[in-house]
Amino acid sequence: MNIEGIKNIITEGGLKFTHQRMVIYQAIAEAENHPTAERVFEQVKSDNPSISLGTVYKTLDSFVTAGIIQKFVDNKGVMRFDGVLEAHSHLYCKKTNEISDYKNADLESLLKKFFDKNQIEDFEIDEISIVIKGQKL
Amino acid sequence: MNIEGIKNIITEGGLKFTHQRMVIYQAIAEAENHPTAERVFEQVKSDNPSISLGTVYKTLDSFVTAGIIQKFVDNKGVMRFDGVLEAHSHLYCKKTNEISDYKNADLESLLKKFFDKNQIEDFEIDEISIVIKGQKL
DNA sequence: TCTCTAATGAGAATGATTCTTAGGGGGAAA
DNA sequence: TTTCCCCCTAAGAATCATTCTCATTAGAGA
Ligand SMILES: [Mn+2]
Ligand SMILES: [Mn+2]
Ligand SMILES: [Zn+2]
Ligand SMILES: [Zn+2]
Repeated sequence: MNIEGIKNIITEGGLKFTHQRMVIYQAIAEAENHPTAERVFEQVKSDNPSISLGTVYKTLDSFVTAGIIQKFVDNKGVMRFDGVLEAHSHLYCKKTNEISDYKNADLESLLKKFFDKNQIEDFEIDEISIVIKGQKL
Repeated sequence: MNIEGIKNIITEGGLKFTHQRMVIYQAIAEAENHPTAERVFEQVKSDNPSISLGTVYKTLDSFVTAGIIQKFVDNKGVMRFDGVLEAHSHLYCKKTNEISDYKNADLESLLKKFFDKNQIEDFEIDEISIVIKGQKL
C-alpha cells in the first residue's frame, strides 16, 4: 500500500496523521504473521530509530479503538495484532508457534446458521471465533 | 467430592498426595467460574494460611501436566484453570467479565464433520475451541 | 506563521508468572 | 525405629509484557 492509502486509513479512523503512525500501520499491513508489539517495534526501528516502545503500544491501541486493526491474545498471553478486519479463524502451530489465518465462508455461515437456530439462553452473542491448534505438516 | 475421591484423582495422575494439592484441587473442582491462580490462592488461604502463591502456580501447572485439569488464557492474557476435562466452548461476558461453559454435542459433531470434509492443507488439527464473546442478558 | 492540543520518548511502575534457594516431610530401605 | 533421599513447599527475587507519568515536540487549523 502507498503512503496516500495509509494516510487515508489513519485519518478516516479519526486519527491525526504522524510519521510514527504511518510506519506502524505499514508494518501491520505488510505483516503476515500477527506480530506482537515488540515485533512491530523491531520492524519499525530501522525506519525510525528514535521511536519508543511505549509509542508502539499506544499507537496500536489507538488503531484498535479506531477499528482499523484488530487485536487478540495468543495462547501464551501475549497481544497479537492483525490488519485483517473480516471475521476469520486462526491456526496455532504447536511446532513453529506461528499463527496463520484460516478463512472459510462456509464455516462462517455454518456457525451463523447453527447459532441462529440454537440460541444460548440469556446470552447475546457479539462475535464468535475459532481457535484451531495443531501443527504444520 | 470427598477427600478419598480427590486423593484418587491426584495419585492416579502420578502425583504425590499432599495437603496443598488436596485443597487446591478441591478449589478447582468446586469452582464454577474458571478461576485465576490468584483467585485459587485467596480461596485456599482460609484453610491453609501459610500456603504460598508460588505453590499454587506450581501445583496448578503439575495438575495440567498430569492431565487432571485444563488451562487456557483469557482475553486479558491471564491464565484460567478449568476442572472440566471434556471439550467445550466458553462464553465471555463483556459486561461482567465472567467466563462460563457452553457444552453442545451437536456443535461438536457439526464441527467435526465440517473439518473431516474440509481438510486444511498442510495442517493437522489437534483441537478446536470456540470462543463466544457477548453479554449476559 | 502562531497557537493549541494531542502525540511522542524516556523511563518508572505495575501485574502476572517464573525462578531460585533454603528448609521440611514422608516414604523406602536398612 | 532411624536414616537417607528426593520431592515439595515457602518466601521472595527476577523476569516479561504492558501501562503509566511527565516533560518535550510536532501536527493541524486559525
Ligand atoms: Mn500477560
Ligand atoms: Mn503479563
Ligand atoms: Zn488473522
Ligand atoms: Zn470451561
